[in-house]
Amino acid sequence: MSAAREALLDRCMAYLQDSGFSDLSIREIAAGVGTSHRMLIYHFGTREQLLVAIVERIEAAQRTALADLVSPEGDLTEVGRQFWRRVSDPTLAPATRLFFEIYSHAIYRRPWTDSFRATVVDAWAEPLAELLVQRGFDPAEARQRARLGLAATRGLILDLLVTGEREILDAAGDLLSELLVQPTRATGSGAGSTATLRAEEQT
Amino acid sequence: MSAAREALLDRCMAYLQDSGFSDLSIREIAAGVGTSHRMLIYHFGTREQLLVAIVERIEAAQRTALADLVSPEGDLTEVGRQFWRRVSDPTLAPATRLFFEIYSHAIYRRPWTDSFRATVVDAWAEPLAELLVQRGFDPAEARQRARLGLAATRGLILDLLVTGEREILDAAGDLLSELLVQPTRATGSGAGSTATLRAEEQT
DNA sequence: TAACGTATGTACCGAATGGTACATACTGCA
DNA sequence: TGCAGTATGTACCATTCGGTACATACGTTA
Repeated sequence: MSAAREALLDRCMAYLQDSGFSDLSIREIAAGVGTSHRMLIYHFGTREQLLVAIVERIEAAQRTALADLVSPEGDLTEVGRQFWRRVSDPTLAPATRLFFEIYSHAIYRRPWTDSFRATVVDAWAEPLAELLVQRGFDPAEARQRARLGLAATRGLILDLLVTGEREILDAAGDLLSELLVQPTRATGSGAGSTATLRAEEQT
Repeated sequence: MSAAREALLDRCMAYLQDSGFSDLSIREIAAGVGTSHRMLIYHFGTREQLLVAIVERIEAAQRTALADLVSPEGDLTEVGRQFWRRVSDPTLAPATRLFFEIYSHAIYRRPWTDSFRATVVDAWAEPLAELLVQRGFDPAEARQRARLGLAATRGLILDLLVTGEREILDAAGDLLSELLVQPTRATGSGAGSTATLRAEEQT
């Protein structure tokens, strides 16, 4: 709403990306962004409502990040590689830390994470699945692969955040991009394998 | 050390697995496990040292869980499927929530997560990589695939914890097991592709 | 019995918490 | 000019925080 509120929220985001929010009181946050806890209460009402505002920001940021990434051109493996490079960019790390901190509260189903939980998987998996369908995958298998690709990417980022071992994780990210578009061995699931064969024919 | 302390820690673990610990004071934890905050301080010294004890427990639990899982028999894809079934078992979910809550603090490098950070990836990735080497993978590529498999599994569990969509995630887990042992297309990396071919010959 | 280490309860401490009351600026609009 | 809405500072509130002091049980062991 208010421009002052938005500016204040901007500063809070920047500050919290360095320190997290779980252990910080509104007074500490206020001090960190150069205002008084009185102002945070004034603009957001409650500590929890401040968290809600932050969650909405992160959610919106994720959505625009996703919109940027949907570039359906080029080889599918190369699209995957670019996807990894973009989401693992070091400049995104602070925001990503915040993302996973919120995630850790979402798995306990804290009420202020409701909107986060509603979109954290679907908002990414569905466009990804649609991209795979456009490239010839069977819809059911496309959903599986999108879900796996998303989960794997997030797991790799989690690894990167804690170990910082960029080199092997870049290699693992590239490997993921290659494996994810490969057909499975024809072990039963006929629909799946014909779908991946269709995918192979294209490209 | 003390048996009373261990029993108290047991009760704390059980209680925290339902509620998390980030938002709880030692007084609330004490009330939750039927003692006084005075006793928690007595046995653990400090709130932070209580967290350290919890982290050590989770770490030890992970280690024994891993030891249980190293069953180098059978088809590699099938080993992967069993791996997923075991780590995604619903009865493990509370402990896994706690694991990811600690993880979210570890990415901010909180001091009491030191031992967690030191082992959270390597303790799993290295045995996994060794298993792949035994099955004929080139050591360098085995490390990549182990790292990817671990990250993907954790990403899938994170998805499962927040969406609860067991069916598609089981499918995605099986898909991961199949893709992870497939050779990559021969696109440059000669060492890698020969290694995976060696792996294919075996089984 | 006496002494001692482990365990536990009661009561307290100063500091910090989230939130509120109230006064007061500054702004544009009537 | 005066009034209304937004914004901000100061001061305060009851509550809770992590941690401590001190007394006191309960075995064991000497």
